[in-house]
Amino acid sequence: MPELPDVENYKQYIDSHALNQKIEKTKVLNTKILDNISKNNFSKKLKGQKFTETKRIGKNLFVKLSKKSYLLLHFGMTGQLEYTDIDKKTNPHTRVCFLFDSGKKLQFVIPRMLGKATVIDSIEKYRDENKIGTDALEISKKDFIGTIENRRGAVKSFLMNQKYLSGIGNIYADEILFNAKINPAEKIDKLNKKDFEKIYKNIHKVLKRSIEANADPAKLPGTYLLPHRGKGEKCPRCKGKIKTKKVGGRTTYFCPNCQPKK
DNA sequence: CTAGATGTTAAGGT
DNA sequence: CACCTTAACATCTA
Repeated sequence: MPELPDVENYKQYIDSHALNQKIEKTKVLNTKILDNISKNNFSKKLKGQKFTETKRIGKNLFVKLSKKSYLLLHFGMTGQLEYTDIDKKTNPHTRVCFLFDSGKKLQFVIPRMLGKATVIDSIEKYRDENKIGTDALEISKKDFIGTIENRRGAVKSFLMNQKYLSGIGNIYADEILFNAKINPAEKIDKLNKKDFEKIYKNIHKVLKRSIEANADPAKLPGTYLLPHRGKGEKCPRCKGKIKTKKVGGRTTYFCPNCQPKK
């Protein structure tokens, strides 16, 4: 479930397991997820290197290699990492596998293939080319408001647009707007400064709390929407019915009573 | 069997 | 011309 909290979780996973081990071999089991790089070139750039540190921007994870380059991982909708013994049977959906000299391996598993891996020289250049906006936890209140007040369309669509603010996807956009008591389909031009401030505050509250919960909705407080994200569930606040609706092409869960339209 | 699923993006519209 | 919306992508599961 890779939105910002999930990717942060994978960052910590690499930090605590996969750093500073020499990569003996990189297996590319499916080239479709390689972005702008050939299988051979990808493997060659990783051979003999170590992961030295990690940096996350939005849903993108940059893993620094011992030389001046980075491995970029994007998890798409279904990506995961699995760090295991080298002998352990490879997951059928593993697309790339890094074999370490420590006897361990790191598998990049993506069942639905929407995700990518590549090696890049500059994070700044990659950000520029791929239009990755400021991380949702890094943006200042001033910049957030300065950006949102000039946008149009549904407020949820804005939150999910990685160009302006990166890291928020379908699920957490719903959670943030539920906490802010704002209707996901509300047009931005109907909102005022107070609303923007409320959204900003709840972006931080929800994302930080979700990182603490290891991006596991079941570990979130019962007052959150995520544990009740299902058909016919009750709103934890007013006990009314949670409704669904398409906003920006994605299924949206919200409480019409707590999040009324203006 | 069909519909929908956490993300991104090309293509078309405003 | 920059922004906004929608459909399509590959595969699995309810």
